Amino acid sequence: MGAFEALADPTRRRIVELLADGERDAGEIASYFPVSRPAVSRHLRVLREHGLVRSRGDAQRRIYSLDAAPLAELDEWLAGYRTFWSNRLDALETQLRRSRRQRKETG
Amino acid sequence: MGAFEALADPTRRRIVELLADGERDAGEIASYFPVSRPAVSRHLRVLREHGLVRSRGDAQRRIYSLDAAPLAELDEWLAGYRTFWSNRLDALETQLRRSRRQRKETG
DNA sequence: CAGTTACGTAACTCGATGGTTAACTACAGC
DNA sequence: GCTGTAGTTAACCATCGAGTTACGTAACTG
Repeated sequence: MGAFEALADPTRRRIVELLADGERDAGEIASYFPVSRPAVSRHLRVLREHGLVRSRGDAQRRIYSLDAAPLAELDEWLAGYRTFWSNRLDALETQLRRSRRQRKETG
Repeated sequence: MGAFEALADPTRRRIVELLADGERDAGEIASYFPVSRPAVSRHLRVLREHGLVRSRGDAQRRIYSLDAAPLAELDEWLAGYRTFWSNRLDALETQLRRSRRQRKETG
């Protein structure tokens, strides 16, 4: 559940939002933020270490793309709390989620 | 989206999980953790300040209960990323979630 | 090969955070 | 009105995290 830690920082959250739109090289990412490049570089490292982001090198550029797996895990955690703000429709959602998971386990 | 910050700490996450099962007084909460009472008290304060928890005083006891509103907000944020790990069932879920939201807005 | 471009790492500063113990507040019971 | 119990606040300390500047490294470009 380390995604929580990674996403606690607003800059990192915005990087994730940015990459949701499509992959970007480090320079472009940095250009969106008022902090220095090294700072962004470290944020990217944290995101990478938490599995939220992957980098593929192209010449001297580093192209970053989103890896949503940890977000899915987070979603699973949250699923346990949906009953707290749910109505009938949400109950159905839960049902669907459960069946999906089961199907995954079954093969 | 301050819930991320509050939930970055594992102890606070476990407190939330604990309260999902039902309300508890501060003493009982503290008994579940290896840290001192004041430490737990501060965690509870952080959770309170982030709206994740509410305290109702009963005599000299303070009874804490979960407030899942910030979790719902978090869920909304995550919803924007479900497409990244979704399949047909998830698409249906999203559809359901959308209709629920719309219904809430409409009346 | 020299220079420029694109990134990352290193070393450092500094405020935030989480932990502790000690002191304070509020209530119940004798 | 003391005494014990439940909990929070205060003061303090150590560590962590995010920011900065300076430097290192890899690749393209003339």
